[in-house]
Amino acid sequence: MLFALMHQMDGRQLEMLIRIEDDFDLKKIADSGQCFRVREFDDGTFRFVTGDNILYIKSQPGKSNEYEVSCDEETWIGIWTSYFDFERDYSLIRSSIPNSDNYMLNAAECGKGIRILKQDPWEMLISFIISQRKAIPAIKASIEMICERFGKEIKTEYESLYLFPTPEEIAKTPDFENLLSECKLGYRLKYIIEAVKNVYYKEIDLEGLKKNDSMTLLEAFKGLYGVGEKVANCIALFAYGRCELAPVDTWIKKVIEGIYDGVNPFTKYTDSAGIMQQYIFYYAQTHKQEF
DNA sequence: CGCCAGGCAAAAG
DNA sequence: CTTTTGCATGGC
Repeated sequence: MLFALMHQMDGRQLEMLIRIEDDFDLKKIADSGQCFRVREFDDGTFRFVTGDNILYIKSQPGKSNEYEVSCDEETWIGIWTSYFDFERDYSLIRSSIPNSDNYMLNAAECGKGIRILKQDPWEMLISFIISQRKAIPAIKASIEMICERFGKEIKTEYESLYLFPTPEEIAKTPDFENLLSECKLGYRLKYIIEAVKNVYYKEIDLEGLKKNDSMTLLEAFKGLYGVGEKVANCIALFAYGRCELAPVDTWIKKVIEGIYDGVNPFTKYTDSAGIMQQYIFYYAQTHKQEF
């Protein structure tokens, strides 16, 4: 067990205390480039959303592996354990990196605490179509504009926020193409409109694909307009938990060429290639001056 | 002004 | 089949 439930707290919105035994760093996860709607509050509380589930989570001062969370035990076990990938032992995975791969060892030490989030497939499809040739702050801005225009508004004790809209919520909005065109999507607008229709009219079954092998999964997404090799890999990794896949983007390309002499280092990390990829992506993001 | 950002489809070779 | 080109927008 990589986490332990502790006592219920009485009469507060953060109602449960938990201990997390494995690698877990909220700030690094939020900055890891896989999620675009995590919010950090001034007091160090982080907010995550998936579907219509909202979690507020805060590290306990002085006790680095204890966290206050806003959900009950059932929701933690049913939703967030899977979301944060707590069935996987990241500490063990890091220890599997051989001494011969010094760059990977450094990247993993730097990115220690990152986890591969199991996010909503529909949200990942739209988010990573938007991501192509866009800076991360601009990706976040576009996604937020979509949520504001089509998503359900939720008021919590902390804030008011919009959920990521379902395909139905977008497709059933009269003249939804025009509202989407306000979201700074640029040339990706036509890809997003097609993706809404593809999912709404069930030309692709995002739930059903969970039972398919990764190759079939990739091919299904690459068949969509605006989804190529890289975006398909991101969806498979960040929505379907396919950790054997390592998306190759411009940053990873630079590392493969500059550090690994053109040889992809991820393929030898059979079942954890995607985790290694995230360590290196995070390492590159936080050491931009070295490129 | 130029250059690039978690790439891709379409055109050209 | 492989390589090149155009693409919206914003930040630096």
